[in-house]
Amino acid sequence: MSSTLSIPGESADPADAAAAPRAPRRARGQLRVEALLAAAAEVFAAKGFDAATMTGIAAQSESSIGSLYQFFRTKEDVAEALVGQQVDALWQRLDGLARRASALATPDLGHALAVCFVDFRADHPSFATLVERPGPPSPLISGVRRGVRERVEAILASHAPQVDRRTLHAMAPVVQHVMKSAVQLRGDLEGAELKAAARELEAMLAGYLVSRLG
Amino acid sequence: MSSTLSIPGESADPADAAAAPRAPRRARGQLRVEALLAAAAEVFAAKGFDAATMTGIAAQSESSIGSLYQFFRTKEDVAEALVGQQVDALWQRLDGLARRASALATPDLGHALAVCFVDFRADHPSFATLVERPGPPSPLISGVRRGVRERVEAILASHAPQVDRRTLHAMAPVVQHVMKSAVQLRGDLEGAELKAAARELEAMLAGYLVSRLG
Amino acid sequence: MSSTLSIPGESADPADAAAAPRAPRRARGQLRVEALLAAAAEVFAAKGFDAATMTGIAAQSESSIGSLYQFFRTKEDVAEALVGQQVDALWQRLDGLARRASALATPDLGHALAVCFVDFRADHPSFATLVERPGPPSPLISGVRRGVRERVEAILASHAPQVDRRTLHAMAPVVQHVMKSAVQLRGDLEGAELKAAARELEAMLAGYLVSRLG
Amino acid sequence: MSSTLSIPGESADPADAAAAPRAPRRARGQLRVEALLAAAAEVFAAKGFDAATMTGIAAQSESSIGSLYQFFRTKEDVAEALVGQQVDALWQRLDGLARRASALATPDLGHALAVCFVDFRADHPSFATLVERPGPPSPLISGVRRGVRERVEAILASHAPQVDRRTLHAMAPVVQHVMKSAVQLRGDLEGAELKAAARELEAMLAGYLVSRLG
DNA sequence: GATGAATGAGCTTTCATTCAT
DNA sequence: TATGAATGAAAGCTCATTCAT
Repeated sequence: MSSTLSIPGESADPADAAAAPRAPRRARGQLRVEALLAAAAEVFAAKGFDAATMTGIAAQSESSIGSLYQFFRTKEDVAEALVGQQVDALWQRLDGLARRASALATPDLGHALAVCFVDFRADHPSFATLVERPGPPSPLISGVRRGVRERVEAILASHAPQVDRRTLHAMAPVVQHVMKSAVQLRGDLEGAELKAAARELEAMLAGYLVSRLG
Repeated sequence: MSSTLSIPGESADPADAAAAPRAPRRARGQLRVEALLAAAAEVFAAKGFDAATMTGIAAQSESSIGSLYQFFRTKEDVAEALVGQQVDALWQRLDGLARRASALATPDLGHALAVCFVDFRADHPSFATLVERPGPPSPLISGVRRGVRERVEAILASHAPQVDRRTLHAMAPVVQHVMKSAVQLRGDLEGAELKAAARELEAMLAGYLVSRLG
Repeated sequence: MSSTLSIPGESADPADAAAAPRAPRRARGQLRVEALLAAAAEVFAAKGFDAATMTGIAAQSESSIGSLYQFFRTKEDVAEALVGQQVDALWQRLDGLARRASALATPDLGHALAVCFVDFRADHPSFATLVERPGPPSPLISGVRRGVRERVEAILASHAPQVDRRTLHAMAPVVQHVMKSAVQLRGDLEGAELKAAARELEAMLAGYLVSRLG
Repeated sequence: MSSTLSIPGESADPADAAAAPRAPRRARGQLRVEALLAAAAEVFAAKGFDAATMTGIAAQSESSIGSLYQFFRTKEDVAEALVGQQVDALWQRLDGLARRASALATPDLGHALAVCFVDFRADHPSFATLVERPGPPSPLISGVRRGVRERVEAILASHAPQVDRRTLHAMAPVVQHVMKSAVQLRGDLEGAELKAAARELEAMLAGYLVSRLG
């Protein structure tokens, strides 16, 4: 999601950029941004958006506060850039699943969906914090929520092309929320209880998908 | 509700204990506490816990900041008192449903559950914000989450006493999260889309309950 | 030092007061004031003037903040009343010593002085806190410091009437500070070290007094 | 005096450690810290620790409140840094006196000691306020008090190496308090009275030292 | 470009004092 | 009279953001 970052001098032609004398500087900047976003992800995940501080993010990435502001104009910007980056990864996973969806049995589709979301949130614990943060959602956040719905709908459509699109459109948000539940169960329960509940959740989803998608 | 206001234990030093606010002893104080909590509910719902300010809460209730601190030691305390008050109301609704559960057809139970939660959250929009706020949950919050699970399990048990308790125990958190989803749908969608999605969600729940509770 | 308290209706004739219907009320007020001042003494001694709170003083005496302000107009007033009360006690002890001074051997006078001050400060630990508090001293405080000097001088004069008054006048503040040192040693040292140092201090004082008073 | 500024240990979470102010790394910061401590010394001396305000200290040094907190975490910290700085100066003076002590006649030692303390306190009027402030002493404060005793003892030992060390150990706190008295006389008296009393105090000390150190 | 320093509005909280019942 | 409630100025402190080197 480099497009969400304001790094000037981004060249369209990589060969061009490599030859330019400013290439090393640009490369260093890229690394800095990566490190800063990684640090931001950790801090946001640990404390939430409001309690996270710009100073803390800079410290976590062993940079100075000045460096942080060199790349991001506000704390909002940091969060948006981070979500943008994570969303790219999520789209990849969901699009990958969409391609495999037609080859799966319906109950397995439910399992695959759950795995997909649970793994993603495990890899990006700050994602939920940022996307579900209180207050009116930014356009990016609204877009993410809509994008998830659309992609879930696309997965369903790929798996069951014969089903009425209107039905799939209504199903998508339900499936989306079941995915969220699958993730959140992991925060509420543990051990055997978690295992049992997760099995129930998948059973519920599988039953639902079978009843609707045949 | 006075039980939700911190009544300090006997401190070693009465001069220190004096700093701790006490439950109101006069009618005026009762009214003030009611007003403060109502104001806090509005502000928390609108901005979330972190972005809410004590000054804002006091202003919303047309009290002085000093009055707010007369009855609540910290912002934390305000949130806990508010959650405590709301939880009492939630327990009443759930216990009421438990009493009616045996008389309902299984699909109607799903509907009744959804209505119960959706109505409650509509009446108390700050509840979700406070209960799901980031950071490690306080004992009260953990207790609330556990309490919901237990009461959902009790409702299921009342409705289907013949079912293995272990099964109900695994089902409860799943149903709990479906309830949460029912609420959250209202934040994501609107109009016809919301209606269709809600119907799907209830269908999923009804199918699940029927399959498990017979 | 009841004269420093603003208790209206103070009658000059006790018989008269006893006969009056308001006697019980007055008696209750007296008790209240005693209790409040005792509480204030504890709190001031424990935390110092600034860190002590009116609420804390009221709580310590199991009264309400309103009661406290019924008898004292400000926190300053409480401190002044307390010092006034304690100073009365100090004057009694010093005047008593002045009467015995002529009968004592000079080294014993030093010991008696030290005992007098150490005992007094042990009985009234808030006295030092209030009298030595930073900032410009109030007239009362200045008066106390002067009064101690005068009384020490009077003790010396009673013990050694033949000595030039000018000399005694110069000695008094020195003796006064040795007394203060005797008290403060108890805060710095303990056990055998304290004992040894206290013996040295008395030796120094005795030597000094003998050299000056013969 | 960077040693007096808190250098935080490696915290588990760098994002949290970031909140801790660091010693200045730039010349500008050094100057600012000097100015802040000088301002703090003035304000503490004038009002005492409790009544001094961080806002007042910042204003006195013509800095913003933010700059003050850039270098000091709390008001406590400011006081400790200031005392640390002053104590370094005191140690220098006392160690210098220790080196000269063997060359002085015993009565002159008393005078030199008095001059040393009186001058130091005149140069650093906030020192007494901070070191003798009510409440339980911090480790630094306790260390200062102990350090003074030890250095006084060292001075005595340097002057009179033949005297039993145990005796010197008992004398040190007494001499320490006489020094304090020498300083405090200046707050109680003035003009001719002060002069006379100071002469008496030195006489007492000289007599004491001669009697003990021969 | 990188970094530490500077800024100040605004936050939570305290407390002496006054009111009202 | 006795007491809890009310008030608000002011304190300590934080932190997003901007500056200057």
